[in-house]
Amino acid sequence: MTTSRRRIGDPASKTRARLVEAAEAILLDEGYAGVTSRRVGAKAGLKPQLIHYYFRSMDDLFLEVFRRRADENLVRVERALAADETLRSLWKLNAELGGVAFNVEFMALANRNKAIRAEVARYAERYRAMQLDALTRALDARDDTGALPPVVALLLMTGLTQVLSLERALGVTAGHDEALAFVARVIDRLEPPTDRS
Amino acid sequence: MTTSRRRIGDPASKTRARLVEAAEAILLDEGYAGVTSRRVGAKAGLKPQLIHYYFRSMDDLFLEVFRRRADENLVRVERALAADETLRSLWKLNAELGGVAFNVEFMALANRNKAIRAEVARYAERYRAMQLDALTRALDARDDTGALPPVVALLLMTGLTQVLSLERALGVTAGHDEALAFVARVIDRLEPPTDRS
DNA sequence: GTCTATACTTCGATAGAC
DNA sequence: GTCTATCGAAGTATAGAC
Repeated sequence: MTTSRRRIGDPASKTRARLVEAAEAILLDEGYAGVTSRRVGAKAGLKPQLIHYYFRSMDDLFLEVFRRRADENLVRVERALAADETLRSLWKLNAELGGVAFNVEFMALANRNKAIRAEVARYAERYRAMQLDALTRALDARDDTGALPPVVALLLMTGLTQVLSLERALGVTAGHDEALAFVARVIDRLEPPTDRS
Repeated sequence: MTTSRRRIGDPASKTRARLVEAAEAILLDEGYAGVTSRRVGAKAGLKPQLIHYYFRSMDDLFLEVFRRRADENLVRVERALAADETLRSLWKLNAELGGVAFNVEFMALANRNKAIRAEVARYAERYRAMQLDALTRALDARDDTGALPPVVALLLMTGLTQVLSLERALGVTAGHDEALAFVARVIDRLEPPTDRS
């Protein structure tokens, strides 16, 4: 039961990183089904066999693609929140967070791969916790949490930004402007704008 | 340029319906990449070649799978709303609407196939319009639309149910109970419960 | 309408030389 | 660490008999 005695390359390898990048690029504009060893190899300008040298399987490669982006994201958000922990920047952070295609592909992958599902869940929890922390502080400062608990506000916000991005990707934008205006209104009420032109 | 002179089978065929059902089943528990002519054939207990007799391509089959379910859904919702057009039933309808896997798979497919994207968008618009109609009436009756326009309420509701289902599929449920309680509270305020135990 | 037969492509993965 | 060579499985699609 030595579950494969194949040699596996150095995780810090530069070649490996190129493969992961190529895989992400293909994932984004062709979907996960387009991510094959041969195409990733071609995109990276490397032999497809190298993928099997650096990764035990294609699912392993997917896992790495996800981790890479997830880690970047967490760092980015953490930094942004450390610098400016307001409702306004919190919203902006979420609204900007494009990558709809990325999320959709990995939700699809999560539906059929245990390891990927676990990784996505772990990321979702960490991301959620970070945001909840910031949102709670931002709301506490306003003392306005009576009817709407921070967790619920966060879920509403997350849901809204997700629906807006998904629909935008489809070309459906009915009500989007109203929704954005509504959010701006709510934020302005809780955090009166100073003097931004 | 006679774009293929292949014979194509009767759209009303029972065999064809079986293929579509089999394809949906596979899509749901293995993802779209698992839907291949051979596997669909096997699942339906038919020869894989029949797929190419009834469908011009695999994408055509996907389109049919989507249409089938979308139509069923629209009819179901229309019926439910005709019978009971209240906030409470509107919410219940959305919260129940499982099929996360289905939606995710087709969003992924939409990202790389124009015909499917158009079909998904068309469905999203029709579904949205139906709900907006019902929600507007339900809210108008309460005269409580001051700060929150119906479209925005609908986007918030849609987003919330989507996030809740996606997270539940991942096993992440932090804040879900609070969110459900919040919604119940809002609805109870707008539509005081009569005497349901 | 369904079958057999088959052409052709692409896939993941491995072995072993260099 | 990267290469060549290759296996075997699986994919879409078509032609033509029945």
